[in-house]
Amino acid sequence: MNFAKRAIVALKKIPEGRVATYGLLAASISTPRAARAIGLVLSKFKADSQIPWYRVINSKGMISIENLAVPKQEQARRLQKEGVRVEFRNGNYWVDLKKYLWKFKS
DNA sequence: GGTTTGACCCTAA
DNA sequence: ATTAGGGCCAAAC
Repeated sequence: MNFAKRAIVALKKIPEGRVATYGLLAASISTPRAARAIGLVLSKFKADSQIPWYRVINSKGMISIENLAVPKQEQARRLQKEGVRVEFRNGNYWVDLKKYLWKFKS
């Protein structure tokens, strides 16, 4: 299975109402330093995909999206819809990792 | 098959 | 506490 497919399998393991970071998701598929490559995979999804692409944020708890096809506002909305509290601050959306971060099984 | 490009992340100052 | 700089990896050219 190639990298992108493994990433998608891991993505589906993030439960509703929780988030993961790019780095931890990469680590969970045995490539701990491939955080940027995860972003590359996610960039291919459309907003209405079945895969929960929106449950991934950066290590600081910020929604990290510049893509024009899917505005960050849309990601914030999707998260809020399933119970994640999202705060708007300094032009960006923030999530409290202490509360919502999902830790993958070792 | 070398080079460039990011929805990243850690370190040092 | 904040931030610039550099390293990393997989895809797309």
